[in-house]
Amino acid sequence: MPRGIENTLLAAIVEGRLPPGSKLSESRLAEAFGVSRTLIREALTRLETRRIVRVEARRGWFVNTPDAEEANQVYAARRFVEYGFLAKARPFPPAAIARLRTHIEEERAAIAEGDKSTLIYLMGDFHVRIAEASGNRALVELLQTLTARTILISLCYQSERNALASHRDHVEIVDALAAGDMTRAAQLSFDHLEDVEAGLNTDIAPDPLGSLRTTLRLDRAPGEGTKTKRPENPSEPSDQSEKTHLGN
Amino acid sequence: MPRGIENTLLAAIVEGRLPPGSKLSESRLAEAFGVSRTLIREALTRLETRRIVRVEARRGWFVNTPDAEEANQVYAARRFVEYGFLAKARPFPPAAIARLRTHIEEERAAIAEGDKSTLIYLMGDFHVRIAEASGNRALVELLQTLTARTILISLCYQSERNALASHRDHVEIVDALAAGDMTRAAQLSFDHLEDVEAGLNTDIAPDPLGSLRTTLRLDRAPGEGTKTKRPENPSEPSDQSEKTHLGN
DNA sequence: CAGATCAGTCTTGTATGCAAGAACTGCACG
DNA sequence: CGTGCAGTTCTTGCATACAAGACTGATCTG
Repeated sequence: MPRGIENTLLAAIVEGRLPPGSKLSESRLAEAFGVSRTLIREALTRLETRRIVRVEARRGWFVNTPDAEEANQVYAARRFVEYGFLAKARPFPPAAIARLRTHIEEERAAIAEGDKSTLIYLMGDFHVRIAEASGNRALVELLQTLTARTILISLCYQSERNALASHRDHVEIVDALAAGDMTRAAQLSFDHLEDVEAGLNTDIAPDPLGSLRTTLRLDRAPGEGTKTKRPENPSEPSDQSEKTHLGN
Repeated sequence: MPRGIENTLLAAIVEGRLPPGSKLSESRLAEAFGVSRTLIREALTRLETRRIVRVEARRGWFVNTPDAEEANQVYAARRFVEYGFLAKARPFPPAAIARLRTHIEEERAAIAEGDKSTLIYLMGDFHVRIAEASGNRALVELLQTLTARTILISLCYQSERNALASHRDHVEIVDALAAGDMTRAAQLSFDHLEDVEAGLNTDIAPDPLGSLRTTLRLDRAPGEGTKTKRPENPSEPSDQSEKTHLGN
């Protein structure tokens, strides 16, 4: 079950239900999952080694809020990994291409519906699916973590690039893969990630003055009681523009 | 302190003092480190998410013994990452080159002395140091884990390639980097890793029939008592040839 | 009213207790 | 001599207890 907790938390994070900066109270989570703090702690520890969450000594666990430097480095790492993979991998078999086309179709559908939560997940997962085509588990795990961190970044620095543009890039990449032109696919993927990163508002300053919001308790609705079952959400979901802006 | 335990264990593993398959008893480690099982468990959990160790339910923790498939995938992942990084990174500044040359010198010295333990560490660490030149922490962490896993592989499938050959490859790579020829450095690095992998004896069958050695208790010296303070070493260090054969 | 102080409450850090399962040991039996 | 079986011991899994730091809020003081 501890692995299940890790995955459940990760899913909530990458789908934006637990935004960057959210406090993750061990005891509340323990209550929510119906287990003791021990298992929660194990799951959080795992997520910490993947840099998805962060712990401040005796203060609490938080969904990681990558700073500008970390954002840079994670994007750079992703570019390197995906470029190297595509440039050096053998051409994808038709079955893999078919799976990617299915994914592209899912993206299209999600965009049409404007289902933001699904979109965030799908746009990030595209790159993981590409890795899955290789059948290389080590690579998939690598990209899963890297992609999750990327989503965190997108969530922090509201991307100016909308999902449609990313979707079009994805289509182009799959076309190149289908044509067996790995070199082109690699370069497209590299450029795509550069464009996405360039679209970030890195001057947004993630949670200015440390965790000011938490300090000011913007996490709790004004009249709400002190006992909330769900972990607190320091960043207001309401201030997100209706158009689905996100990376990947 | 839990982070210290993780690093201490990792160091012991990558330096070969805790060979693949070694059993890592929580209580013994707790005793050795002078802490409770809790902290040991946390360190082991961290190492497990990095695929350095593995846990079998209610049987115990073990230093991971990668099978042939995992070996393939980890090497492939490393090739992708390092190729992508070098092919797309900007040329290294002179200071970084200097540090790499220092490392090369350390390698040379270790080969001259035949200090096997140091050699294992250095030959693997070369690739980590290259990543360090980028100043990209995410990339460094990635390669640290990947390299550690590679060392495990080398330890399982006794490499036929000796350290000297790897050392020469490293020199060549640094020369290319010094010349600012990143494309060449990338390709050299890729080929180097392919050569190293090709030198593995993947037909050695890692610990045939599951953990036969453990079952047969080849880990304990015949007359030795049952209370050994150190974790058991299932693989005999004595059957290693005197010439330092290893990967990277 | 502004500021300091101190008790109360929350958080994680770490140790410990207990239970369940796996494996080993020795014995009895065919 | 091999084989099955039970008792014992060792292992991890998970819950819980307790300690100590950090924050909150009220009260007291100038």
